[in-house]
Amino acid sequence: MATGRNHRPATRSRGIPEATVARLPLYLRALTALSERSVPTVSSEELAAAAGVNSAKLRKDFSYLGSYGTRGVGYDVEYLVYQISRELGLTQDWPVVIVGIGNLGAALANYGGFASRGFRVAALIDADPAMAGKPVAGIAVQHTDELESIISDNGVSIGVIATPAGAAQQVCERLVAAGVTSILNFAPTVLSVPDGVDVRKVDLSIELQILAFHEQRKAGEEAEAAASRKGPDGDMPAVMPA
Amino acid sequence: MATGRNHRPATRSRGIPEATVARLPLYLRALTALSERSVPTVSSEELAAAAGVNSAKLRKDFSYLGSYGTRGVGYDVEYLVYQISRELGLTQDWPVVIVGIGNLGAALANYGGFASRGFRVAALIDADPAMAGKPVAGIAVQHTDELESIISDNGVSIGVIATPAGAAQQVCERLVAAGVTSILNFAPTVLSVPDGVDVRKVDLSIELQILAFHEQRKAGEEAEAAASRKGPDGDMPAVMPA
DNA sequence: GATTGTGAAGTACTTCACAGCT
DNA sequence: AGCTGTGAAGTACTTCACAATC
Repeated sequence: MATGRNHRPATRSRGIPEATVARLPLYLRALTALSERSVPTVSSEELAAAAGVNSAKLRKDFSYLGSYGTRGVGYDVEYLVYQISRELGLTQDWPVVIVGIGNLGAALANYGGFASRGFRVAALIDADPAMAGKPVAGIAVQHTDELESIISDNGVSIGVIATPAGAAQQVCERLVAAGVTSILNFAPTVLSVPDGVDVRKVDLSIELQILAFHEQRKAGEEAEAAASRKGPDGDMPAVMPA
Repeated sequence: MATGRNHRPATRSRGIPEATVARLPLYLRALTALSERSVPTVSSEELAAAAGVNSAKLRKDFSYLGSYGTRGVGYDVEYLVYQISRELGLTQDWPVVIVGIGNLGAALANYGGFASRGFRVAALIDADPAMAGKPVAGIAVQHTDELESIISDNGVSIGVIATPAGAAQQVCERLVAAGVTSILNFAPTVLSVPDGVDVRKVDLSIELQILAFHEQRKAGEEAEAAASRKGPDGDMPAVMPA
């Protein structure tokens, strides 16, 4: 996961489990692909395979949204696309600001899948005066001084932090003070935010460390397996040479 | 979570829960910061605050590693740094290849926190012949043709995919065939891999959609709260004007 | 007196398996 | 006959709360 949460664990969002919410975008992507191929209906089995989950989980997930399928048939692709989009709030437009236009910020600004799903890059913000005015992904970078006015003028509620770690908390506080209530943090820091503000984090280094853990374990298991091949307690009476 | 897993859920990794493994890097980062400030010991309460979790969870997490604390005192910072590093496999060197040197690939190559923790960028690989030989983050980009020889010559077991979605599955298959067994996928696609290969995914678009869901819900709750302010069942007998 | 380490209780999520609908 | 929707069972994770230890 590359993910940090910040939700009151008590009140579950309109009865939809967090784990289900996290999978809806996955289903939506798979459904969009089917829709583009003009596939009219899909079974839980097929859709689950496309999304990389098992079908019981998918059906349970959909059951939280309502009964949108037809027994014996499956799900109507277009209808599901609409229902999930609506549930995720993608039928409205979300202006987003990206703060910190280094390599990563530029990559995010250029990321296509951004615009496609209701998200619009309202502004790119950087602390370096030399960056101000420079176009990145067709948008002129603005200076951090403008942060507050950009947020309020554009009604921005989602901010992306792609600054160095040292600047992240301060940027976060300014975003929140200006009215941002959801933050996607790429800086390798724990952000502290007031109640009611959601933070999700994406952290390359953490993901690699988790992979390293499992990678190391694989090496260990191989060694173990090799060892147990020599002298296991198998279904044969093990007689050691005296 | 910008996170996808691929683990046999039955056999838990050396008894350490996956959720715990995912937090170890977080503790390690907090501990490293303390170490740099030459703080000798830290209590579960303090460390938990720095890592953004609660202290009971942290103690439980550490209990899976062993009894590394001292009652009445806390944890020795240096010792814990070492133990967690070892557990995560960071005491060894992990050569990593990054495939797809666009904006994002370049950002990853330049990411400092990379090298700091046992990870070494062994090669940058791109399919564009025009990129070949160009230096990015001080390393000459190599052509995809070289992928197999790079992997085997450097003993690479971790690969990072930062290609467009369309190329990801094919790149993934080549990486796996060449010997990579852990993949960090930034392309917005579900990768299918054989058993024994770990995939974690980082997906900007999914993270934003999850934020949008909660953002939308906040708007809904405000409306609800406003409505219930008008006529709730509070601790006062509500007498409506007739 | 302070703080860890951990059983036990509580909560969240997953999977099973089958009744119910088309 | 096929496929969904869902209670019930199973598993994983979190939190509590306190005995053990320094």
